[in-house]
Amino acid sequence: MRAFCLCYRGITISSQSCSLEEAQGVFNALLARSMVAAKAMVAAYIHYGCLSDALQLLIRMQNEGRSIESTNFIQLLDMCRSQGASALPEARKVHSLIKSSGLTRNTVVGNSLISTYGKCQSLADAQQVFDEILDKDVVTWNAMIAVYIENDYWNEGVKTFYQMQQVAIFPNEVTFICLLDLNSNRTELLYTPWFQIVLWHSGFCSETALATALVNAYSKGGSLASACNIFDIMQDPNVISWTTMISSYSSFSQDIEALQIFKQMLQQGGLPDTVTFMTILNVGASLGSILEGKILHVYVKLCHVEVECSIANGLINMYGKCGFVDVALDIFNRVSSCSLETWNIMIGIHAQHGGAAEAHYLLWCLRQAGLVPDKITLVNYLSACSHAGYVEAALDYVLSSCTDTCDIHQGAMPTLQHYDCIVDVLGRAGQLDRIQCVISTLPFQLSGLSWMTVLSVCRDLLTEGQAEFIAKHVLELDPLLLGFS
DNA sequence: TTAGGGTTAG
Repeated sequence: MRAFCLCYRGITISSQSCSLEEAQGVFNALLARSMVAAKAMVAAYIHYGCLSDALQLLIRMQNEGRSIESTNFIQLLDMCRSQGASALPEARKVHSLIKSSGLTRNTVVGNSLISTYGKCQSLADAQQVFDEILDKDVVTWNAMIAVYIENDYWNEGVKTFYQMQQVAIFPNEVTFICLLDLNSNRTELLYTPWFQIVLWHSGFCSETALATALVNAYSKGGSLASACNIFDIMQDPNVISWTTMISSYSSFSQDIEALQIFKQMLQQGGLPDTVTFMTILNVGASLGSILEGKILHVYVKLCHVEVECSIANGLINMYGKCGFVDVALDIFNRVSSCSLETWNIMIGIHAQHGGAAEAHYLLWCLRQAGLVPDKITLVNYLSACSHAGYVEAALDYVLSSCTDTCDIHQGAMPTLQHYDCIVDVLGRAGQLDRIQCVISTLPFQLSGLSWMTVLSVCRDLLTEGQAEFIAKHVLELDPLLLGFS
């Protein structure tokens, strides 16, 4: 990330030595804000990820008749891209600024815009920018192919691939990587003879990035053997290739093999990064073996990887799954900045080990920390209640989620899955009447699975008529659950 | 300065 630097009365403030507030203070104190100061302030906003502030300042600069460099636009588009679909309004504002600056037909800026609109899931906007670029290069075409493939418009992606060749733009390694970003159900391309021939004869397959993308595509497409074949002939696997292979084995539930690949990577001098550790810690959690778990923890320490939130989450989850709740809690308590994910993992661990009181306390702490529970918090908490028979607590929580207007539950309105938990809680407590009451007030139709839950948890309490009534519902909604097809 | 390969709770 580019550093920023503001100079005021001989004092130099840079991103390494001051906070955003200090930089803002200096900037606001300047009587005549030079172009250099304004650019430094924009850089500061970008450095701290303040997209809307950076955008506002650029709009002001443009209104004052100052020219804005294309690099500023590209930096802002980068930020929009990383925020995904929620940043579409900001992306459009940046686009509007680009138009006012007369850079609409600039190939480099346009390429970045296409990609940004793709990440924001607005294909129409991406297509419009693509159409307006007069001098389309291979990056322009690759960006458009990626937009289609990422958004699951597979046919349009392949059609664009053909069109680029018709206008004599030749595909490069990135073109094939974009095409390989397949949905796991869309493996036709992988096994199409022409695609295989083009790949192997283009010479691109010797490129590590493309070979890695192939390993991933084969694995996601269901062929671990093909993924292994490609990996085995790779000349120079890098950290991403190793991690892809570990993840491939893990996705086929071959955790021992995944662990062996990790060891092989270390033996060959490969240096794991944060993503590798996140992947291998999940493998450790699946294995549920504390011995392997502790060894992995030692590797984390030996590799001096900063125990940031994502690694801590992996460690907490792994120790929890291995049954070492105290160790998980100890790591949880030492994480300096917990994300909601961290809280959810810890609440989930308590739920798995019958710690309903602990889950209840953590939920309280989570709110005290100013966080808003989401649907996963809700499921984990209800699961904890279910295991411990906390009927009233579970019902209170779900009912208050429905009626609460003070935003504390914002974003976590109960879904069918949560009602499944409630049915489970009441069923385990033998409270059939209350199940019927909950079902009658549901804002949506109960799924076959939910009815099946009722049937299984209340098996001993149901009259013959009630059981028949429920079975009829299951048969209508999901006959497979009853073994019919 | 632009496109692109690996991870993410239940």
